[in-house]
Amino acid sequence: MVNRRRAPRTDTAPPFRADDGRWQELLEIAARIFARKGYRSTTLQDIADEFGVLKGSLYHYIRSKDDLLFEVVRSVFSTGLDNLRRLAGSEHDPVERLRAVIRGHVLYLIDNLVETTVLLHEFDQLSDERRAEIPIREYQTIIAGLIADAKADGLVKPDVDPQLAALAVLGAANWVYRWFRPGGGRMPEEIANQYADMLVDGMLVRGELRPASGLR
Amino acid sequence: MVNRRRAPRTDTAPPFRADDGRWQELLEIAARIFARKGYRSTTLQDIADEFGVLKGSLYHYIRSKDDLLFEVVRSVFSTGLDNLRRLAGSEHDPVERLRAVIRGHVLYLIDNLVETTVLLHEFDQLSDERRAEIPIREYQTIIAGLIADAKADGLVKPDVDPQLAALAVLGAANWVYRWFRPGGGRMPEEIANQYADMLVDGMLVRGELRPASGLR
Amino acid sequence: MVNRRRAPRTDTAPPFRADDGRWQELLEIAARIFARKGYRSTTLQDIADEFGVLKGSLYHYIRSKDDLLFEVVRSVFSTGLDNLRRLAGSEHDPVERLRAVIRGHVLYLIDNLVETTVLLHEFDQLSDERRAEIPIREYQTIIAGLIADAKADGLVKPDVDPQLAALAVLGAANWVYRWFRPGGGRMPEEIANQYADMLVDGMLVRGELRPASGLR
Amino acid sequence: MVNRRRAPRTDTAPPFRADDGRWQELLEIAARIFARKGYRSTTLQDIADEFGVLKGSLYHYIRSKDDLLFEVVRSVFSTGLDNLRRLAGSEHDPVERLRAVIRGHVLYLIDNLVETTVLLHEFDQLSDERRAEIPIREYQTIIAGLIADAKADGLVKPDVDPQLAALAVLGAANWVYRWFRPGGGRMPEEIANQYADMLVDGMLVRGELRPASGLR
DNA sequence: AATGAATGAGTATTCATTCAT
DNA sequence: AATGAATGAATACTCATTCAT
Repeated sequence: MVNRRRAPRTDTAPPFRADDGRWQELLEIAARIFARKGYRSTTLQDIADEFGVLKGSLYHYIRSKDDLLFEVVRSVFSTGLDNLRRLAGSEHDPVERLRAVIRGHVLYLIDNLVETTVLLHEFDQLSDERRAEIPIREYQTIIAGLIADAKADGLVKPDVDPQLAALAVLGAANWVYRWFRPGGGRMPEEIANQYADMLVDGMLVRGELRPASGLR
Repeated sequence: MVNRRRAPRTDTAPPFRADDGRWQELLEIAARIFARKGYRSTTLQDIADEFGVLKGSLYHYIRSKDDLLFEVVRSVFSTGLDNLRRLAGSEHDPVERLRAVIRGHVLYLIDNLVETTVLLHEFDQLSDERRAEIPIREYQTIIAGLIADAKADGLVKPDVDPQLAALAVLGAANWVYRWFRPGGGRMPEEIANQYADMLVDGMLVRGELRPASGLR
Repeated sequence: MVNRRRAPRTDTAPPFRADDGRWQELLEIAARIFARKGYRSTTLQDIADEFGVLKGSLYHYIRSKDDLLFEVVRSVFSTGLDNLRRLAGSEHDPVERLRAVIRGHVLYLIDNLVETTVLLHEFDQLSDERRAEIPIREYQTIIAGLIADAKADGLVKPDVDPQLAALAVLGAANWVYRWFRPGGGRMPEEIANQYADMLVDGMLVRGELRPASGLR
Repeated sequence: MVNRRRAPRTDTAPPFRADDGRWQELLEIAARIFARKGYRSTTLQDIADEFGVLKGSLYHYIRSKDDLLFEVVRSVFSTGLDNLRRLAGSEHDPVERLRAVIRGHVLYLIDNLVETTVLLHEFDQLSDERRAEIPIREYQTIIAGLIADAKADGLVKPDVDPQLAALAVLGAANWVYRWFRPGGGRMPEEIANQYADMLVDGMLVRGELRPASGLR
């Protein structure tokens, strides 16, 4: 799961954040309801009810509703980006790196389904200032970079545009939040592997096709 | 663009639809604002402003805000589905059919970017009853069917799960609404072709790889 | 009474202001309650109750609570300033002009007691932008100008600083809103005349004292 | 500055006033913010921030927000009234007494600008009970008494109403809180002297005009 | 003395919807 | 078809006050 950071991040924030456990709990509740109903359709009353306080009391933890969205989004984004960067630097073979990245991205998304749903579906609802704080294009940049590397090695079809291919990869992977439900009979590993194979194989030159074997 | 059908769609409708041109205009305005701000963040005031009437006057055209969303979604969905079905029945070769479907789906999405954005992003905001009226799973069913056909012909890798592959295809294609902007320098044909090639090639057995030639 | 202007004055104001009578009524009610309880202590509920609508309905007439304060203040200020300017240009003798101005200012204040109370007591509660729209220093400038004129004619004691004397005059006159109550037994004319005589005589050189006679 | 008295003033007080220095500090902070923003626009949070505690902790010093206002007002009022009474009993000549009182009142006001601002501007915000504890009319009574004395001696114009003249004097003097700012280039003595001369001379019969000499 | 969490009543504001004209 | 006034329920947010620790 997402290893969330310390809570306070704004200058004139509510005094302290002594009880970090409670803050984490609030974030989780907010994320869950945002994911289920959408940010705009979620009321602070919804959140307060589940948190077990009166709605006004939420302002001990937040300064605005937008705060909650931002914090959920920022947290899952930055951990996810760290994850992606780590994977993108792991393997030696660029194609394997790409596979690892896609697999890892899908697994992270499923592992943090609630938060990634909020990130992917409600990103536009952030205020302009806060949206600007989140370098959302990084995902695309990293993946396109890997594809370009593999292309430079002659492993990727020459007519593949790395940016476009990266968008296809991200689209396929990110879309998972729209249909995956835990307990729905589909194993995360299965999804991650099939997606990685299909998307990577789709851009490779034929001779470079790895035996699509069963070892995974 | 979507060739929208007749307007009335419910039995207990008010004395609507006298001026069908105005109704179409209203739908287009609503779709545009829904796409830009999100359904929940759009007020009837926003729509009325652009439509050039007072917000109360909108109720000569609709019975509820939900009406507008439903009508936009239903319209773009059903035309899109017709489109997909036509494409899925066109070619003789199942692999070519699949390619044609992906290409056609991407082109339709870009051609109707505003409306598909609303469909894809705001579908969950529909009331349960109205959501049930839209067989959203059909897209997946059709595409999975084509993949299964190709797999039956031995053209698709045996470890490919058609449903999962269909979800990957749909994800990649649908995601386009998140990043495509007209005038952004990317040609719809280019996107459609690259997506079709990459996604189809990714699931084929190696020998079946068609030369990624230039006839498109 | 204050001859208030047309209501709409902001770009994105509520649609129209067809029923101007109702708008005037709202302004009067708001002024009355602001005068009685203070701006900050007045709730829109208070105003709505007296206006006979639900509080949300007030937003057909205003865009914010601040709007109401501004409109009351702007209106009574600008009419009052017109009045002062007219008086300051009426008489030929600078000393008589000054007397007329003081008398007229006091009478205007009493005549528009509710609105001037709001102006004088709640001016600081306006937002910075709106406060800047009201040239509140004009009163002082005009009166100091008259005093300087009279001083130039040798009618005013040489050690009188016109700005300071103007502030004394304004203070005495403005303070009336703090104690005057209609029906309190004091006639507006009596107050206006006594104030004018006392304040003007206090700054004149002795020989210039007009017979403080009884014709007023 | 105001030499404030002992803190406890009500019988049913909480275990207050242990640290009288802190209490004085709190009063000064509260007065300053009340003067700047107005009582109603000041939050306990504002005060707590400047006092350096959490807002809940203020209740170790006060029983209610109203307490703070009352204490500031009561303190500056009673010291000011003592001051006025002393001045009103000092000189032998009633006219000189009046001059001394006006001068002294203006100087006291400027010397205690923050507190007098709160007294003069926020008096009405006190609860009815607490307002009743402050004999605010005393100022007027004392000054009107002095004027009546001088009038009885034939020094004041016969058509001067002592009460009305007292209100004019108080208005001019009290209004100083609305415009005086320390460092604004105006000396307190200058203001006090000019006000005293102007206001007193304005009510005297002509022959009684004292040479506006320099001994002050 | 002070904290920090919570209360509860309120406060301006929003907005889909209604309806008489 | 459209207006404009109003509704009513909700909505984010505020703030004086309480209280266990």
